[in-house]
Parts: sequence; structure tokens; C-alpha cells
Amino acid sequence: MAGSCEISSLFSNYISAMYQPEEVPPDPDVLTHLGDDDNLPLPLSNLHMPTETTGKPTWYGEMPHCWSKSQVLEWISYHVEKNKYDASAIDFSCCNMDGYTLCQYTRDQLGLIFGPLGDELYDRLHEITSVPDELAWIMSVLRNEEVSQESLLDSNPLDLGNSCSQEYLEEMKLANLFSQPDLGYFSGAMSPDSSGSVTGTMSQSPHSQDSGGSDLDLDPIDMKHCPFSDGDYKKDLKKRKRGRPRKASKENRDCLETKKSKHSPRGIHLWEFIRDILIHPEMNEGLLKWEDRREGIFKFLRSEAVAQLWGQKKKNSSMTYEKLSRAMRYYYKREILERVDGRRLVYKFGKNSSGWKEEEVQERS
DNA sequence: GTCTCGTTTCCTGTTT
DNA sequence: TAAACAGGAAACGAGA
Repeated sequence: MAGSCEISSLFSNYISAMYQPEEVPPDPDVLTHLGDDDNLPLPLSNLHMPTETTGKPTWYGEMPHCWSKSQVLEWISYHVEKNKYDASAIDFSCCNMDGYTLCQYTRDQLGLIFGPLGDELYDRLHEITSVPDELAWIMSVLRNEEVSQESLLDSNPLDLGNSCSQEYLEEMKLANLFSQPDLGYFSGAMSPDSSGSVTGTMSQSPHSQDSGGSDLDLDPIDMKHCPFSDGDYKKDLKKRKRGRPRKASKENRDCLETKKSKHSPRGIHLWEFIRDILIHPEMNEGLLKWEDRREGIFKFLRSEAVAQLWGQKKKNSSMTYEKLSRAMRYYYKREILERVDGRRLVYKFGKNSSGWKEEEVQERS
């Protein structure tokens, strides 16, 4: 449990460091009458207050397992107020617990402590803690990389694989692949299910012309393990042909096969990935936002960051918003998405998409 | 082996 | 002028 706590903490810190959301959750109103209780470990007047710097409650964005006692109280206070619940019916001496303890309680136990509010608290708690696969995966990315919080905060916001980056950076330098300008930034994240196998590659700027100048479209990292890699990779910067370059021949691919699992399932579709981020706002700080939930209209707030996450998901560190958006545009034809004219970074779910409507989300949970 | 699907990559041109 | 959008073309890997 300590592990998951650390991960979720990492996640929230990572998100906080990475994004500065345009929107904040509704500020919990000031709770004026929670009743007097000498057993309270902290003055209630402070519990529900948003943090000074962010304007958000302190529990927001953190996994419940990691909440401190004060955050637990703050969260309970928030729901007391939200549900207009009579706080005098609550034995606040039982609230002196941290998030981990809170998460251990069953519905019945919460019902005993909080009465009718217990059900509500239980549901809300499990809403937060039931992390969808895709977001759990995002966390696992961080876990696999064993990213320190310090390095997260120090890192380039889009450098998702910073712990690996330095190592690979050194390797890349050795391979003389960084001697050319404009090769873009570096991202060496390990794939979540690679069991430590290296899939780190060099990211390229969206418009770099050298991303596929050769017919052998190999990852530089992988290339250095191949006997035919001589460091002259991308020497030839001649204008490339249209379309995606051919991948390596089978012979050359065998060289790469040691790096990648032979059978990786296709997994979820891009639009589902986007949808899942959207329908879990507690995990989506500043990536995407609903413009009109009823209509299914949403907007990319951090387009490149979403692209990076998608790239990580697909073990493709060179994913960019430009490429992601091309895939999004293919959905127009299939009516999974609809055009929203005149608005940048704005898309709308079409009639062939599903699972994003509030009713559907509620049904699934 | 072939085909389809869902992308991915790159490109040129247009719009904001 | 840059960023985003649009869509053609070609390629890829996975699965049927």
C-alpha cells in the first residue's frame, strides 16, 4: 500500500508540476457550524479552506490513501457541507484518521460513524480511488521509472521519462547522435509493461525533417545495438518521400525484437483514451476539459502533453499533437468525432462514440 | 498469405 | 509568423 501511496503522490505532484489548470474545482464553502468537539485534532475553521496558493482544497488531486488527518477532515467537512448534513450527528472523535485508515473502512463502518452520510462518503471515496486502467497505467509509468519527486519538479514538464533520460542521453552522446542541432528533446521513458526493457527513444520536434530520412526508421537507441549502426544515422538529410517510411527489414527487425514484446495487444483506441481522461476530472488536471459536456464538446488544454501520454501508451515516444490530431481527424469520417468549426483544439464526440455521456458514466460505475 | 482496421508518419496547403 | 487544421499518401502491426 505504501507503494501505491507513493505512486499516487508522485502522480499528483507530477501533474501539479506539469500542469497549471485553467480551472479549479469548486471551492468548498466555509463551514460555519460543525459543532464543538474537543477531540478534534485540528481547528475546523481551517479544514475545508482551499490552500492559499492554489485555491483548491488540499485533498484535491491527491489519492485518498495519502491524505493526512487534516485532509481527511477537510474532505469530510466538504461533504458535510455539500450534502447539508447535520454535523452534530457525527462523532468527530472518530474522524481522527489518515487517508489510509479511511480507505480501509467498509460502507457499513462508515455508516456507523457518519450515519446517512456514510454511504455518500463511501461512494465518493471509491469514485476517486477506482482509477481507470488508462490512468492506472499513467501511474505505472511513473512507478516503473522510479521517478523522484524532486526530479519531477525539476524536469521539463513534458519530459516524461526523465529518470531514464540522463542515462540514455549519455548513451546517445556516445553514439554521436546528439551532435546535430534541432533533433528535439529527449524522452527515454520505459514502457509500463516492458519489465525493464528499453524502449526509450529520441523524440523529435513535430516538424523536424530528419525524423525519417532513412528507410530504416529505427529508434536511435535500438540502432546502436545493431551491427549496421555506425553513428552516421540521419547523415542524409535529403528531402524525404511522402508517406511513412518503410520500417526495417525483417533481418533488422530481429535486432529490435529483443527490445519489444512479440505480441502486444492493440489496446484501446485513441478516442477511448481521450474519453477516459475526460470522464475522470479528478485525475485530469489541465490536460483536457469539457466545453459542453452534454454535447460532448471538449478541448485540449495541453495538447502536446496528451500526445506524449498517448505516445507513452503506445510505446512511441515521438508522438506529437500533430500526429495525434491526424488520427483524430480520421474519426470524422467514421463519425466517432464531429468537426467543431472555427475553434482550435476543440473536438466533439460523434454519434458513433460512447461512454462519455454522464448517464453512461454513471451506469458504468 | 491476404485483407482489414486503426493508427502513424510525413507532406503540402490553408486558416486562425 | 507560428500554430493548428485539413486531408492525401503510404506504411505499419495486429488480428481475422
